[in-house]
Amino acid sequence: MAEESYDFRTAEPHWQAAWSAAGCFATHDKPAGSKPKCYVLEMFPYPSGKIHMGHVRNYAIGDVVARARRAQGYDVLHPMGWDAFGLPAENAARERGVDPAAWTVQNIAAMREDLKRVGLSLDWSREFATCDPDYYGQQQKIFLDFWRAGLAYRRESAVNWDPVDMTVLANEQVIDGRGWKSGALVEKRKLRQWFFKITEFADELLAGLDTLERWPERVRTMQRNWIGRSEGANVEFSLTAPIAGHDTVKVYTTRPDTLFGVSFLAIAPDHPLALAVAAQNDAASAFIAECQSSGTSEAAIEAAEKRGFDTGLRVKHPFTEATYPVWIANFVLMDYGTGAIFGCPAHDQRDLDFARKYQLSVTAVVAPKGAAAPEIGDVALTGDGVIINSDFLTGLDVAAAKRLVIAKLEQRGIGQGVVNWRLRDWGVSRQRAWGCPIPVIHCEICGAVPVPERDLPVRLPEDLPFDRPGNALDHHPTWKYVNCPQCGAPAARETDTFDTFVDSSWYFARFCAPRAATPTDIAATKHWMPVDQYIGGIEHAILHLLYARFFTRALHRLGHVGVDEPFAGLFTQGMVTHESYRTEDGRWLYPDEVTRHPDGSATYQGQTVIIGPNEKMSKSKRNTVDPAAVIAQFGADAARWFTLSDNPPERDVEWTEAGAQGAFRFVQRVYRLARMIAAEPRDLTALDQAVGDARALRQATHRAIAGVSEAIDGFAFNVAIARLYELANAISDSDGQKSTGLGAARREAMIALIRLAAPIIPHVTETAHALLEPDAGLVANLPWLVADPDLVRRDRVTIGVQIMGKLRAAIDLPIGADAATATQAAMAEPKIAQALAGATIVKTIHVPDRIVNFVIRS
RNA sequence: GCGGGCGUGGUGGAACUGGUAGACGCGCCGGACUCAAAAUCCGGUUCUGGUGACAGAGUGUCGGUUCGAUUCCGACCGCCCGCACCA
Repeated sequence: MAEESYDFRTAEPHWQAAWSAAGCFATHDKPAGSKPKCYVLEMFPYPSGKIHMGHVRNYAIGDVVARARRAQGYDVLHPMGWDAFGLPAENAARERGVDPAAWTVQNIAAMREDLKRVGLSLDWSREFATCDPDYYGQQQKIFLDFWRAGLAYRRESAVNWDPVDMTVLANEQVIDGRGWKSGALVEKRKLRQWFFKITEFADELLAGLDTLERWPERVRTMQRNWIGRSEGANVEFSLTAPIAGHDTVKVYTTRPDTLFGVSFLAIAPDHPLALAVAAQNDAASAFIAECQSSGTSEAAIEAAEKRGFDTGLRVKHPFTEATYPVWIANFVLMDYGTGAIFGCPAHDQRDLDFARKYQLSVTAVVAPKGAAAPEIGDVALTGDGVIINSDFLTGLDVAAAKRLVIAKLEQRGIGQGVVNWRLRDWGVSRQRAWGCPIPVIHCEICGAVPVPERDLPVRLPEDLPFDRPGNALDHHPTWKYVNCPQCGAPAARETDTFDTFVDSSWYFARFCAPRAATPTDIAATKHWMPVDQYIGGIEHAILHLLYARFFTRALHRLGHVGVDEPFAGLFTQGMVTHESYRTEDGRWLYPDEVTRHPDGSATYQGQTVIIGPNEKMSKSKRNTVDPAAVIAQFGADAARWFTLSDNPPERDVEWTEAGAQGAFRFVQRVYRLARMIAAEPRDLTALDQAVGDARALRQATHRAIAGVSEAIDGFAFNVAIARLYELANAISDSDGQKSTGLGAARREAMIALIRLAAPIIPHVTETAHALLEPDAGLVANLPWLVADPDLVRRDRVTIGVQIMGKLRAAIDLPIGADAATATQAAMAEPKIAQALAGATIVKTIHVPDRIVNFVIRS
């Protein structure tokens, strides 16, 4: 009957309007009242134009946390905004001639509508986009502060250059070393670019990880490895014959103890010495040019075949008379250490591979403890051991040898112990038009001059010319031509814009006071920061999170915020995946174009469809499911319920139609149960008078309260949902039971189900609650339920009985039964008694409330 | 290549700090209601053998520690994420 079913199509907009009218989720910049604060933030989205299932999942997770914290008595800040600069808008402008600003604004409007239909507990009054001049103008102020403080500087750095399109490519636009559009081999080209001095904070960023107790351990490990603190030594090798003013080569090594195992030196292709060699050697020059064509990404360089070029130069060993060749190698990076290494093939796998390839000598200088000098085959010996064949180091262990060799090098003035970092300064210049302009004016007389604050923001022009490749901002006919603010001479604006990671490195601080006339309102950030719970994809484990941590420390130093760490708690969720489908001729198909058959096969208009594996939803493979369509069909509650119910949120989830239907059925069931109970005559029995089945139901209710609360606190939403199903099943099972107080217990259980489920399915629970408690107001404003420990506690437990670790029986015991009681009960079991007869009990293991195990000998 | 993670029934997954593996959902099978279907409700569902209240096997593979391992250790296989220009 239609009147009995829950109509989400009218209920969802109704409750969304009711929350908005009641101002449930609005917050203040400053402390209001005595509630503790809680800042819940999900990574803000790029406005692609449509929300996808990953967004629904991300924001559903955050919304459960935000709603639960609100109910638990916190003043919750839960804002939303847009990471609105970036390449897609520029690509759209080039491909379709649209204005990137208009395109972005349109996308934001569409996504905002989609998001609002999800029913999130957001404070929309704080919304902003990073492409708002108000926001990026404040960002320009921050940059000028950084510059003044010595945290921003300019130097040369390589970019991927597409020689056909005459444009700089992002790493993702380089495919197998070629430009994605032109197909031309990509070159490395040096440009003068802006950098942020993140390395100045390297030790702080490393040490700070230890304080982030509510971060996943794996993210902290990844950041630790990324920062990559290493202790080693710089060692100077003198050239046997100077070249172009160079008479030494300085190498960095983490294994100075293996100095006597050296077999060659290797330098980066862009090392000054390599360039000096190339100037007089065409073959060297050609080799370097080849190395330049690999693209700048580390993955590309590392995956490439290790290759080298013998320069013919030789260096002398610092402690012996021996000399060694100097090679140029494509795997040595100029930016790490000194851009030069010494190769010790016996104890470094990459050096060994290189030595075998080019038939270089291999000398073992470390022997495993208690073993003779090792034979080196194709596997390097990288473990600890005792130094051999190494003059004054012979006989020492690795650590002692490191200390001694460093001391000797320092004594002779040809080396020193150094701490080195893998972390490099952050290059923030991008040759893109759709980004935040870097507020600098280049004057021939004064050099790089900051744009005066009164002239901020430096706005993007509204008529960017995308009719040719390259940086549209640079091509604009008038924008860059200005006079120098210092001397008044004709000058030109910087036409590079900021990396979009800059935009997302401080937006969380801006949310605390989004309309402030300064980048942040220090009082507001002191109140709200740090973010108590940050939620986003694991793909941001390193870069975004590290940049944001750096920014926060820098902003703290400059007085813009009051904390060092931006995110006290971090949760990283998995992706939403779906099967992909393609026709036999290789065309990708959308899921709703495909007809699935009971035997598992699929067809499209009668043709056979090839079913691909579960993969991250992506437009190119068309394996996307449009949340707007799902919400239209099943409602926002069902969509939220399903994305959280199926598996742990940190893992990938596969979207299935069946799962969505299951979620829809549960939403309907909550409503049906509420109607049923609302229709029952009111049972006025006091709850503590409930006995028998009624008391059992009350126990189920309070165990659900405890279980759901614990699961939500631990981000185990799938477990919370399993507990809610159990409670719903308990309510159904109590139908027709008769004990005293049952009616009251059923009502209590139903209200608990509603209020515990409310953070996940906020709309239907409002409707259901209004049926039962019409005068109680919005569930969104009610406090969280607290379990009665007397009802949660169990008084009996069933434990296993094992013989030799194999389960043979189960016994029922009072909670906390002692060893004697448990053992006696176990031995009374016929099967156990039988097994023990004629055997000697060697040992009895009793773990209270868990297990009894007999170790026997027969 | 380097760094990080994941792997449990037909399926998504649960299992407290090493203690009865498979909670809960989906699917499937059977039943009730219905003229019928949908919806809903009830029961069953790890595998193998057996009529059975029984026996054996079982958490990617191989091995180890332990009275006892999904959980801890080692090697391997497969999949996923990241790589700002790794010593």
